Amino acid sequence: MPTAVELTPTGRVILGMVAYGRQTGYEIKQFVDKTTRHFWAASYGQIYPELARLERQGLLRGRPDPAGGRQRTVYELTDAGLQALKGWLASDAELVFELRDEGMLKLFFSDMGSPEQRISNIRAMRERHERTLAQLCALEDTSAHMPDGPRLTLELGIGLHRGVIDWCEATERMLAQHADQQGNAG
Amino acid sequence: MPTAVELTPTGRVILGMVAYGRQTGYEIKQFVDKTTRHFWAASYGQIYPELARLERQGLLRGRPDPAGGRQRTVYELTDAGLQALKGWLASDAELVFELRDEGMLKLFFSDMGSPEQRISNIRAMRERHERTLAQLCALEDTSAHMPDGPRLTLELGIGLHRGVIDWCEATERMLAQHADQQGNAG
DNA sequence: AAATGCATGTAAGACGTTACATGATTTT
DNA sequence: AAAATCATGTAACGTCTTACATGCATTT
Repeated sequence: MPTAVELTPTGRVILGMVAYGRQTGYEIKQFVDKTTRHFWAASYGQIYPELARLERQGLLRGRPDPAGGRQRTVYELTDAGLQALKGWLASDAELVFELRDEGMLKLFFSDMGSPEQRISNIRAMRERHERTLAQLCALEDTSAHMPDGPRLTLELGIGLHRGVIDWCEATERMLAQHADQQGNAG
Repeated sequence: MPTAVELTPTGRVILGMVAYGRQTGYEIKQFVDKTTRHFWAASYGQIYPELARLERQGLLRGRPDPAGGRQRTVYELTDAGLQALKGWLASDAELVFELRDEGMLKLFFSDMGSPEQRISNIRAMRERHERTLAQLCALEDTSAHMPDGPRLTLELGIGLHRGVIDWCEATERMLAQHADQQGNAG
């Protein structure tokens, strides 16, 4: 049994996307932006070099397939590529989980600002998550055509952002009330 | 009115931490790991060079203050540094929000694996979030001594991870039941 | 004719982690 | 005596974003 192939972070999403039928770098990018972007993004600057590398590794096979006079390379998984994908899905290595939330950081340091600023920061966080939620909900309408995996991540994403929005609403109310009491007392 | 100072991502957390009374790179790192790490991490490899840069920018003032024979540099905010921090807190620029969740990515592609793998992946996600939640809850016991900002982010973090855990539990149950029905029918 | 979409790619730079190196002090 | 903690720092590497460049096809 050969040593398991180590996939780079971007390699994982690309291999999966090819397995899900995306054939070109362009298609992969479109689909990533539509579906996984909220929890796993990828840019052209990563995708194209990584496609080439995965081909050199023997995990993908690329074939020129111009549409009209337009250059185009379609990719498919090799046997090794399918194995690598399944190996990653089956592995129990520690899962990457990284969150970087500037709204939370501002909230953390909000004691250095005014109470009004704290509230408006929470409002900005809420509006941000509301925009994301709207995008996810728009996607939900078409989720009947999606496989179970994508449907489940969409559900989880919606629940996640909804949870933050609820917390923001409740906290905005609480802080506003607190401010009222201060105001009335003074 | 001078142009607002542009803070690097790590610069923001450092300035805030110094404003909150952390005086050395070492102290900043300890406190980041204890408090903001779940939504904003920082490593020594970032902190020390950034401290030097912030000093060159005139936002921090460093002063050697050896404890015994042990080298030590304590930092404090300059007026410009306090202004830069407050400027950032007051700005309404788009908030950085980045999530990178390998568990969700695996779930997304879980149609390439078995139903059992999907369930065990969700279990792994849940266990991961349970570990984080435990750390946050341990912190909660001492939150009485914390300012409002840190207390609020702690609450939000707890709610966030609890939400994901709940979703995982419910989905694990649903998928297990689904598997049972398939099993009984066959 | 212009704008949008399809399609590929690179270069520069920003950002971050890991691993390593050093050495004093305090605790066990 | 050993281990843990305090304390600072760098070098190498991995990763990612942004901006740019190119050019054909389709839609307006």
